[in-house]
Amino acid sequence: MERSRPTMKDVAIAARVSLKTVSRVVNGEPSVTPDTEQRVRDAIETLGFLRNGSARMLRTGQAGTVGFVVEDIGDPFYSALSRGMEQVMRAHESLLLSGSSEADAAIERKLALAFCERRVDGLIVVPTSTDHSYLLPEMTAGIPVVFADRPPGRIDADTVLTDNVGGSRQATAHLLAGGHRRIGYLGDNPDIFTAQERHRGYLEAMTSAGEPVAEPWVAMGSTTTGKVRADLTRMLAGPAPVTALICGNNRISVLALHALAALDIQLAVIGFDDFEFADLLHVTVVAQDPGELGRQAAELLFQRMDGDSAPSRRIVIPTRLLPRGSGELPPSAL
Amino acid sequence: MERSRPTMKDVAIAARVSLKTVSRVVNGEPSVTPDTEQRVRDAIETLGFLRNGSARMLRTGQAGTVGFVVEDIGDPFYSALSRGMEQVMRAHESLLLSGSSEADAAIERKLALAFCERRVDGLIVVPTSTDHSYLLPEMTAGIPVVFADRPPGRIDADTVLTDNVGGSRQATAHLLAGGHRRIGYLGDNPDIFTAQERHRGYLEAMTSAGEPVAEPWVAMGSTTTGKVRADLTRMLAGPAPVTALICGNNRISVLALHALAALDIQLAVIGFDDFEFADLLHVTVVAQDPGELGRQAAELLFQRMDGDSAPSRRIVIPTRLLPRGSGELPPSAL
DNA sequence: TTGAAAGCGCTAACAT
DNA sequence: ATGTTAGCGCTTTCAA
Repeated sequence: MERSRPTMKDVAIAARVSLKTVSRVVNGEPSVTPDTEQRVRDAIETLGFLRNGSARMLRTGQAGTVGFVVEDIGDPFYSALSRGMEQVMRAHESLLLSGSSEADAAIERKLALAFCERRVDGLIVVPTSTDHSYLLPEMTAGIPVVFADRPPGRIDADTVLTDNVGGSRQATAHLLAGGHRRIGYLGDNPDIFTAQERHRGYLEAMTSAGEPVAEPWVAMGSTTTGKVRADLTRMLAGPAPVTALICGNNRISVLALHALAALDIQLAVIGFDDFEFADLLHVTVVAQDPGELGRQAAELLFQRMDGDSAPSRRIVIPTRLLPRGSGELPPSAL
Repeated sequence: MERSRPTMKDVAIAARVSLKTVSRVVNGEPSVTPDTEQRVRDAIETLGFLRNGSARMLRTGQAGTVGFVVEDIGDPFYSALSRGMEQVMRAHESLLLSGSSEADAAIERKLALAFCERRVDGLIVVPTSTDHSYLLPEMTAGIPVVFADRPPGRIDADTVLTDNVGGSRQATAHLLAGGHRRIGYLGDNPDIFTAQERHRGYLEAMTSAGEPVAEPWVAMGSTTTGKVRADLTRMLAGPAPVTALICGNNRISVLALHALAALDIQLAVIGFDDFEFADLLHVTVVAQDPGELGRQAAELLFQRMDGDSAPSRRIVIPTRLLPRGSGELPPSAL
């Protein structure tokens, strides 16, 4: 049943023209008589011809494809980022080759190199690995690389980041302005870049407001139900219990909200990262803009692909505080 | 700065062997002396050689790539589906070329054909268009196509679907078993396949239980805040107000929950589709398994790519009812 | 075990 | 306006 695919040559024979004329029609080059053009188009239609992209690419060196390596494309944050990229790519008639690294440095590397082997025109990476020197030969060979959400390791390259420090500072300042002084911080694993930055923003805001931070108020690596519950208990025990809480990412926000509900405790809460239904739950958050992260990364990439060879750039996307109730509870209400 | 990329020929010269020997090493073919192999590997390392995938593909006809056309990769449901596919693809050493159609039939077509032009080994499509005859030449030429989540239009092809009718029937039966008789249904736009199916499941369950369905209880196209609110008001007005509600998808569930909260009305509620934090909100849902949908679609595709040419198959993935409270409210409590 | 030659399907450069 | 030739970088086939 499986007819072998017609090539330009087959079309040329069917239309009684030369191969090059078919190529002209397919590529919309001028200087083809309407009459011949029609003959060629008919032949294309009849045979069901579709140009072979690999052959074309081998000749032109242009893939019309961008590679995207991310931790998990199923994560809403990254799929929103991916969507932002796609908007820009569509405008540039480029397609997306994507793969999830599953937070495994070896997979990240494998994917990135597989994309380079396919000669993508550019690469956008949400890094998991801390050493990207493996990309140096590719970058030298002319494949531009932009890092998104986290900075690269051991190489210098374009990077687009969320203002993690600023967002966290903003959340802390908001709670301080609301009259809170004993503010707890529940962070992600401290070897994650964004976790460090957000933690730092909290500390900076407290310090610059002249507020002390007691040791039991801060817990990093609160990524399980048990750990969150224990950390909260510790924050609330003793003579100086916290009256407010900042959660370092949306997974932690959910765990903390669950735990607070289970323990029947009221606290002012601000989460870093917006999440679906946070509005329904009246949770105040510092929202990132993953779509914008993706758009900016893609824009920058296309600039590089267009030959911009200025020194590497770092773009920082601001966050927005969305007050919804949970972050506006006064300390007196608790 | 931009050195042109080394080819196998360059490597061959540097290692003082023939081009074919380099090819053998790169492809792990046997019958190469350890000594020569080492020389070649050294040259590859030194030059930073990376095989050109297009050239390879042009020769072999194997892309090692699968195309994926979806409505919106940023939608959590589809990104979960995509992740399921990816698991299978990783096992088969294949990469994913993906694109969002934005529910536009023209974009869907353009993306699918762009993938075919790149000679993907197979195609997975979440259809938006209702006419997929444009894929016939490609399928004839040997590119297997599997449709996911919705069936294709005007062609016969492999399809993997959720049991929409069954899930909806299950939700209705659950409410009936809980003592409800006046059950409302808030559905999506009726020209969407899944919306029709779910609506049908509801009607079937009511009918087979011998329960009448009053006209104001059913509303399709409830996709905006205003429409949902109006539909709910209508369901609750009159002599026979509903005591329970089924929401046709998770977007509608959220709108309905918002509206019910705003109107300060209590109803038993079951949503079709699980959503993040539905557990936190105690919302009973009929959960689909998008990951499984993706895995099955990919498995089926790989079978076809491996030469399976049996008649086209239709796989139906069952749903699961997750009782969390909102669907277990007895009518007497309202 | 290794190499030489041909050619995959297309486009670029150069005729006509 | 159309055609001819060469060659992109690799794998396949065949020979040494």
